[in-house]
Amino acid sequence: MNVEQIIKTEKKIPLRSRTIIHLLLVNTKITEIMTLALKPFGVSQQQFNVLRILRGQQGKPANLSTLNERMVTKMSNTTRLVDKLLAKGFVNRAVCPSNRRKIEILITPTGLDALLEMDKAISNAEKKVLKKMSNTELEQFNSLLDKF
Amino acid sequence: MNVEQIIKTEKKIPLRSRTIIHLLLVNTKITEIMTLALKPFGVSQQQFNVLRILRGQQGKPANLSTLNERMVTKMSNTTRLVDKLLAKGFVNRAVCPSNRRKIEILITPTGLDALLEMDKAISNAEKKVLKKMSNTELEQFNSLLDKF
DNA sequence: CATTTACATTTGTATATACAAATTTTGTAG
DNA sequence: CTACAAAATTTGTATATACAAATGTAAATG
Repeated sequence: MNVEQIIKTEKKIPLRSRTIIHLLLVNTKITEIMTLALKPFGVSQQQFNVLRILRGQQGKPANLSTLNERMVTKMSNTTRLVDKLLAKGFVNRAVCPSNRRKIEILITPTGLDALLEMDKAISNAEKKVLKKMSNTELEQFNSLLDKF
Repeated sequence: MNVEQIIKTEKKIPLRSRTIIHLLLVNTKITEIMTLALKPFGVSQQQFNVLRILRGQQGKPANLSTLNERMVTKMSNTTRLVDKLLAKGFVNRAVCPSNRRKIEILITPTGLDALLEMDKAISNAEKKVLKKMSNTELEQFNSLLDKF
């Protein structure tokens, strides 16, 4: 990926600005690829993320604030996001009996099955995106990301 | 930035997945900070980006497809984005006399003045975001980003 | 020169996201 | 027990983004 070529500039970009732009460009590319990988399943990245969190609960229901806490990209509207998953039959929703303010959300067997397929697609997409990077480089990259 | 802590998981995340998540988290953080920096000026990151492209034209007008080509994050609706800048008096818009399909967009003196202020705010935000990184690390980071 | 094809922009529509206000339920202080 | 504050979710609204179709203009073709 050549930054200057992509944004079609001949100017020398200051290192800090270039770094930020570079990162945004990479992020855009990754998002595009991931969105494409999930397209056959009709779910967004956020929805996929929520399904994974729910699976991680291992049978234990999660409420909306827990989901929101654990999401990679927080969005203000977990209610409507779960609506979508509910419509697809991937989750169940019920009022928590011990605290009726809370909503318990559980992944369904259908959701789990679909999620397994999505995992494969995402894993392939990840491999594709990171194909030029060695393990050492990945480690190095993660260390640098930690500095943000 | 500790990935596992932020998304509140105890599980070991595979290196590739972790890298992607890490990048998304950093991107979210940067976007938040940049959005905040631009808030006083009432422009979005995309609008700021367009203003910078227009300044780079040095008096030469740009048409919509040029803008779209050079934008860091392409969006399908440059028309409506320019509408916003027009409403703020930051740009002028006119039909190209030699080819009436094209629209010529120019940054106004008001736009240039405002842009100078935005530059300062963005530059500060960049410094803040990258404060833990040395020059060498920035170079190293850019090299790794090139592998995407 | 009429017709088709390509180009540049605009518009429509559906969905996504951000932010604030409203609703429902719970806990607590007097 | 009543009033009040806090918690958890929902709803409303404005704006952003993605994608497809429509519009207007120019160039190419026969």
